Amino acid sequence: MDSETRRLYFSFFNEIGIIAQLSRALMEARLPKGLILPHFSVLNHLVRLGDEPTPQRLARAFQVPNTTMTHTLSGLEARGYITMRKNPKDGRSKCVSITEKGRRFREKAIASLDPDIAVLAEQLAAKDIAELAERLGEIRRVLDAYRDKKA
Amino acid sequence: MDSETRRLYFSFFNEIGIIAQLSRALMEARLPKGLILPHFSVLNHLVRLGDEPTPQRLARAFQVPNTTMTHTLSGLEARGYITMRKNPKDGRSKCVSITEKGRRFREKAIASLDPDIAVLAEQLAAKDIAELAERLGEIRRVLDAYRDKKA
DNA sequence: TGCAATTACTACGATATCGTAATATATACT
DNA sequence: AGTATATATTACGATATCGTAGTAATTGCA
Repeated sequence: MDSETRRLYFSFFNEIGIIAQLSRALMEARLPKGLILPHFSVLNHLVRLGDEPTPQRLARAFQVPNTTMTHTLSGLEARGYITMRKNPKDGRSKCVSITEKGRRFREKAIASLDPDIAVLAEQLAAKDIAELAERLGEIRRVLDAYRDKKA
Repeated sequence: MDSETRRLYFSFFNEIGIIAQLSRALMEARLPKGLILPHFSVLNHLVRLGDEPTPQRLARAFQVPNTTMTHTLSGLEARGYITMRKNPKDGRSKCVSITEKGRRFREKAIASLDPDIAVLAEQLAAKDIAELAERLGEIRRVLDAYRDKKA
């Protein structure tokens, strides 16, 4: 492996990491105290999914250990944004569902980001972002497949 | 703000976040127990910088609170990968420098990633990665400027 | 059916991350 | 010089993340 190749892939993932951190900070600055990105992300996932996944499925979707997801869910449940019931199909697991309160919270959180998006949209053309999102999606799928292969 | 615009920027940052998480996991799987990505990142930064920055400068470079950087540096110092001395120019601060042991560790860590990079390189053309890294760099700079403006 | 292996969840302990505040030094202004 | 303000670091406490292991239920197979 030549050092130029290393440098190239390194710098790519480095940029990814920095952008992830900056955008996360932007998001969390808009969330109420005590709630962080994973809380919001789970609510967002539940709405887009329109289903009642198990904690396990959520943990896999977000690439975090089960214990981390348990912790995140307990925070959401304590605030009344989700409810959990026993899985009628499998006594070992649970079903997670978003509440009305949770939906309202998500709507508000998304709307609160509008000022940030508006400013960024002035400098980052929607067309470019769309194309990048598409290409990043392909890379994400390659990484996902690679992870599964190793698991 | 129309919902399509929201959805677009959301999905972009979502892809970024997922890739960051997957690539971080790949990296940490190669690091020895007790060391995580921030440890490596600081060493890498020190080598590329070729300088002796203060903890403060490092915290800013990585977008983490000073307290987090203090903690990370203490881990690196305990392992003998960095040393810290009083800043001769400013009695309030310190100078962080990488040790020979730290350099060797970084070299080894980078080399240990070669198998992963090799596999990914088969599916992610270097040319595409280079172009994406370039465009992500521009976006990172926009986000950076936006953060500074708000601070 | 009975038992071994697997799977889902979570309690627990260790480390990471972060906010608040204390301490020490530096800078600015009079 | 003297004082107020600002900055750099870090101790401390709270929450997040993660690995290990325990418990309960399911699955697979004899």
